[in-house]
Amino acid sequence: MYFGGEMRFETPTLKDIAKALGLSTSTVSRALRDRYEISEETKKVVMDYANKINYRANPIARSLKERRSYSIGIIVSEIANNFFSQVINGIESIAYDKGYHVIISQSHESFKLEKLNVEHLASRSIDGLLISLSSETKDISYLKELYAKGLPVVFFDRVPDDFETHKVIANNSQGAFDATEHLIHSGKKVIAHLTNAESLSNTKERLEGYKQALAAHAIPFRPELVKFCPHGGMHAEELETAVKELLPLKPEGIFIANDRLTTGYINAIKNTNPELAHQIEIAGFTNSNLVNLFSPSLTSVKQPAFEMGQVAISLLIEMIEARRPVTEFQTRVLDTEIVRRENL
Amino acid sequence: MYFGGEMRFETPTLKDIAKALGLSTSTVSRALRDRYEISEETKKVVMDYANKINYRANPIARSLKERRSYSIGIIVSEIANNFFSQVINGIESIAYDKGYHVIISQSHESFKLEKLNVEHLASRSIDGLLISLSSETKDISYLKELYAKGLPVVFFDRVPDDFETHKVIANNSQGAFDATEHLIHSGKKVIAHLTNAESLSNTKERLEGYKQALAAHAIPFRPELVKFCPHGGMHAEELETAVKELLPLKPEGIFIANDRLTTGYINAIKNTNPELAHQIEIAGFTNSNLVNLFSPSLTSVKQPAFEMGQVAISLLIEMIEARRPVTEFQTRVLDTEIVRRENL
DNA sequence: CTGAAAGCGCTAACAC
DNA sequence: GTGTTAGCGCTTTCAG
Repeated sequence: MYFGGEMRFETPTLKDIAKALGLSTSTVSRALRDRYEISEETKKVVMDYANKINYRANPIARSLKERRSYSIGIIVSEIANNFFSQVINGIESIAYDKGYHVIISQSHESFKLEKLNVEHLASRSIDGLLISLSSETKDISYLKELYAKGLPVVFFDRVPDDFETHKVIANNSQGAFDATEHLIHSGKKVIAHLTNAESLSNTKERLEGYKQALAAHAIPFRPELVKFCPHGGMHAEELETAVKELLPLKPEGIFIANDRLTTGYINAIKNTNPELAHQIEIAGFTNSNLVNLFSPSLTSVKQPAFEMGQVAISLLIEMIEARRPVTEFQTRVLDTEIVRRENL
Repeated sequence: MYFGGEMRFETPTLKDIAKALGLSTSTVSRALRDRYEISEETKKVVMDYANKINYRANPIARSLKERRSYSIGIIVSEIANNFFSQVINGIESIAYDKGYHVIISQSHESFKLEKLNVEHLASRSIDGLLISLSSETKDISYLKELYAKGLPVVFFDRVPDDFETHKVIANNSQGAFDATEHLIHSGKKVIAHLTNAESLSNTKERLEGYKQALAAHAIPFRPELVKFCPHGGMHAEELETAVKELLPLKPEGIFIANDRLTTGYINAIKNTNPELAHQIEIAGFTNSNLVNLFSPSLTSVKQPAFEMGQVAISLLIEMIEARRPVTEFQTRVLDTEIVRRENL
């Protein structure tokens, strides 16, 4: 049944069609792409024959010739994260229609892997890159180089501030404000904040929103209530340490900055201090569609992930297909949505 | 800053190196690949210069020439599913080391999308394909054609029975047996079974395990207690209908066959009959690492997803690199793991 | 040990 | 309208 081994497929080529029809390859090529120079009859003959033998243009050859691949690269920290998989779905929903294919790579929150993957993608002639930075990433010079060489890049979610290009983010400070204020409204005064690596753009924005909410309600900001996890909670220890340091401060509520940390926190507190799990009220960023199954329950801030993906890919395709250098860049900020849940 | 538009990158080529060093491209090519014919000194000169100018071979050109791409395609129903993202991580963990890159595509449980994506990947010269069938897929003739043309294919998780190649699956009947027996051991007699499309291999195997457990404890099998969801729970209605039909039968326990259905069921029951949510004991297949946060809690059967990915990619690479047609095929069955949780 | 030349499948001047 | 030709960047005979 399987005749693999050294043998590879033998797919028909332009030449085969040309030979069979007594035409030149260029005519066939043009006919297949419906160019105006070719007569209707020839087109019909060629198309029909191509269909008959189930001809498919070799995209590799086409890429080599045209110096573009009609594929775009995506880098996220991990696809197992609901936020990112929703973004990817948004990207795909548009990319397909526009004739682009999508290649997904994971950085697993590692700078090294991120760089490796980006460079691999770039060498595979992707036409553009959509990237959310890893929590380890501080040096983006490798991206700047590729960008300077002509690779269109659009950032989303975790964006650098010293890089002039399109960016797509959620309204993080607003989301954080809402979440923190929700805790305040339910009567909490000591509100902790558990968050990602300090260097990330969205960490800063969410911290800002947290501070603003405290300020708006005349609650003094206490830095010791803020705990950063440099690896975004990928390492269990950083989370455990954070929780261990937080508990003695007797927080009444906690605002958590992302998916992985939210679930990680609940896990940690249930394992170490189950009696506290239901006492410390939680509000957190998460795009999990399972939040309402959680116990303890939590108030969640959801990012418009699908739409973020759509906006990002649209901007990227615009850049790719621009006939002249792009000089005006946008930072699109999309609103988050808060779902308030009772503290059960 | 960004000089894109019509301009594309100018990456150094073999020719550039050759010209700069006064060598021929063939010598440079051989030197870079460390061939024995080339003298050590020439190699060194070439390597050093290549490093200096940060030369990267153009994989597109290489693919065109060698008729292979060192990339393998993966098709899963959705990456947002923990099981699949873990499988993908397992695949990547090996693929990278062996010099292969991985292209992920989602079928979203649609046969049409599955076929489209597979054919797209095939036309992009993937060297092999790893696939878990969509719940809609019944006709695999399109895969047989590609396979016959020489595309190595390894199935995992959801496998066809009339296709001779390597397959990697979990011990589904055992997992189902364990889950069902757990419910029996906690005193349940009326045990429902909520599962995926009837045509899928793992649906059949899990149903089998469920039946065996009932039989082993002299509980008669009642077909009306088994509900299939042809779209694997992608459509909310099919799940709601199933639950609605099940409840009048007063199940005391329910064995659920996959991730999406498990979470979907809990959602549905909480929304429609919250008082029942904690009465009907749940045991289900899931690879979510959040199960222990769920309320109601459930006993879970976990598949060795990461390992399944590793085994599958290893078998695939074996096929790809085989110097002669492969004639002996394996079906590897990996054990599941049950985590018993009290019904709270 | 190194070079010249052909060719992978396709597109695009440039002829006619 | 259609054909001829060159060439994208690489690997690989085949000569030397």
